[in-house]
Amino acid sequence: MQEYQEHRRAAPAQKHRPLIVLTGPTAVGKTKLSLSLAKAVNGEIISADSMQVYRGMDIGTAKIRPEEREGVPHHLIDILEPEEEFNVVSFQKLAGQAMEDIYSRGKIPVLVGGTGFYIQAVTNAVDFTESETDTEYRRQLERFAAEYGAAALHKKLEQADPQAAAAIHENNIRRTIRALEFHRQTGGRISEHNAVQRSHDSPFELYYFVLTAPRETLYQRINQRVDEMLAAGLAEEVRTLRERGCARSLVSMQGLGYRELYAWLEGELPLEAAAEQIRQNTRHFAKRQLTWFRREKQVIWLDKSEFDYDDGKILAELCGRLPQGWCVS
RNA sequence: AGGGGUAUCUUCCAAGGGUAGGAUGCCGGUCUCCAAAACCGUUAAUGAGGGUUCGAAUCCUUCUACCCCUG
Repeated sequence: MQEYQEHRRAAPAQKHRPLIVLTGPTAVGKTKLSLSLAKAVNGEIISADSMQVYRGMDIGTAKIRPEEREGVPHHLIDILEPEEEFNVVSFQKLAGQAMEDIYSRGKIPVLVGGTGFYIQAVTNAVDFTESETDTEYRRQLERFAAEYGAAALHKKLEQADPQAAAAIHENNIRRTIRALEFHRQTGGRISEHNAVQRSHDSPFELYYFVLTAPRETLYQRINQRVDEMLAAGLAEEVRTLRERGCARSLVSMQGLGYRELYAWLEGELPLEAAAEQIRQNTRHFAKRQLTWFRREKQVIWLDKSEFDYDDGKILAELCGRLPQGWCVS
């Protein structure tokens, strides 16, 4: 094992193309820092954000406006209508294309965003297998679960893939369905597939930075940002989407802020209650993000409190961590 | 000042004198095709002091805090 790692390290690094990731919990300040980082390495930004891909969802996703981009090219923002589906596989494909594009210009891609799963799909080049999603089969299983219960559905998985069944809680219908779908499409077991995928290393010369801050600070920033979003007209943004016909069940309408205000527009709760839910759900989300990043290997944590919350100091640290020559300015 | 009422996890609500329980929050975790999603777990309380009783959140009593009514 030791030898193997030594060997890998000694292997020619030029085969691995450079990739920088800048992520962290929501509202920690990624966007602002990403601009100076991208400029420092003469890179281009690829948004790793499951919601910023949607046009017309600007306020609630804290999207950077074109005039704020300071000339840094941004990819994968505003590429879909809110009615369209989006998922990791699509993201992986599009991000891959954007990266080729950026490499062809001799520049470094900087993945910036808070969707850990999407980042992982790129940094680890996860193979999601060729097969397309089988919507029909998924619906069928959903109906089955609704009728006979989650436990009955889970029983099916025990037959097909006992390992996966052991790993997936029976209440987690969504993942149970995915495992069953995988089995039906490939005849194999997703548990084995995942184990293989987990084992391989990143094909990139990867620098994976996680920006963070003490929990209290983070929560304060979240609460404050939600208020700012509301003041900036988030409710109107959601109303517009709803009135143009966006259904509640859309993936885009599951976004933080959108879901809660949609419920408010439906008259299900008062505005202040919706606002409080947005704050709380966002705090929960930040916590889940941190849990995700803790699991990821080879991440470099940067706690803002250790740099006096000074982006200049943090940038200096970032450049210090990168190989010589990456930071050009 | 007098009269009445209420005190149980962060909060809300349970527990006919017999193992203090649930929801929520907090915290932690899972995750390889909806991931801003979906799901799981842990923790935590009888306001304080006396008394009755084999045994008290529960009955009695004093104190404290809060609420209501009267002046």
